[in-house]
Amino acid sequence: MGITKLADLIRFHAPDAISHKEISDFTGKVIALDTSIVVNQFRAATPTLSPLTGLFFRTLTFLEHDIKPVFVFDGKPPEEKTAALEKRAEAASWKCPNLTGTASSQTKDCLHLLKLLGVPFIQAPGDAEALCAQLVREGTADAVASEDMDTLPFGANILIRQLNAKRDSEVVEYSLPKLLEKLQISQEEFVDLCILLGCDYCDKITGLGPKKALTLIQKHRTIENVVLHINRQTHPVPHFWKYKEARKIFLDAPQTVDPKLIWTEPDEEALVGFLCHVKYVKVERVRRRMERFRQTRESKREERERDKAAGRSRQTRMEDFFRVTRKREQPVEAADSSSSNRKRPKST
DNA sequence: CGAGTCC
DNA sequence: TCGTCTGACACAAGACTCG
DNA sequence: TGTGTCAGACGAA
Repeated sequence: MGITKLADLIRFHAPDAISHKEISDFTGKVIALDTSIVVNQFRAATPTLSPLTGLFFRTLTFLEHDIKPVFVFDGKPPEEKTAALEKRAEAASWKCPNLTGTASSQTKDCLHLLKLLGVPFIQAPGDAEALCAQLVREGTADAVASEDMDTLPFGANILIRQLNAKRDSEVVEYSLPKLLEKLQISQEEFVDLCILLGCDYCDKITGLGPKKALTLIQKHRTIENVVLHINRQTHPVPHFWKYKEARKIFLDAPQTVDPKLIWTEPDEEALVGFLCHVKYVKVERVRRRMERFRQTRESKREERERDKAAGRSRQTRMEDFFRVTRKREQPVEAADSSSSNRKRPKST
């Protein structure tokens, strides 16, 4: 999967690259999402029901916060990844969908749903994570939301985890520039570090964990030099180690036409027709959620109008304010300016 | 809020 | 001997609604 | 299916 040990490494060696926020801090931002990750989350959480409803609810929550999501779909995974995929598919008798490039019915349903929601989606040539990162690099998106850490070696400046629709969700933001500065390594060296930590694209050197790998990279800067300085007897290099290919996958940007992303109003009637008629979701649920969606949006719009009328003298950006005040451990009780507030003290 | 339900 | 890596294991993973 | 914790093994001072 992703580089699991990377999260621990960052937490320990570069905690300044991590900041805790909440959903409302991302108002107005364009967020790229790996669709397969999201759908798999819903499938894992509720195996008996369709992940479409989860996608429906969560996307509406994003839109309520004026977050502009763009969903990226996996293309054909690179050759190097098939080994990891086969190993994973072997454990679970679940078919790997996109080895052939044919879109599964699940994927088509997701595409249809997103179209009805008025949310743009992109087909990645290869790994969705790679394209998500590329969107951030070229400025098309502001951040990528994923549970998978390997968007960072792909070059996404900002990674957001735990971005869900829970009311009191703690969102975790990883800053790649801060991380590189703290670790005192370049992006290329960071990619080598991630390869040493263990990624999907090639083997790793057994016996080298996070601590040693970081130290070695900081000292010798490249995998080639690291290999020269370690004990080859105790830490044998894998046979036919394809680390160069893995490095290339991380560093080479996927070729893509820079897409025009357009968000339109959700088509409620079509959504009811699709979710309720075809997917047998309770009509009441969809209607009620759409009602809440419109209501939330209206109040936000009114709030914005009021702020605009109040003048620009108080135009200090909310996110900047939070960024300064928010500390790591204790989430600061935000300034409740007015109206609807569901903030709750943790202990009563 | 917590337990139950969604499909 | 300590620090570090590995492997085995338990566990939870979404979002809404009603009481 | 991934993640956190805890047992133990092994290499590095």
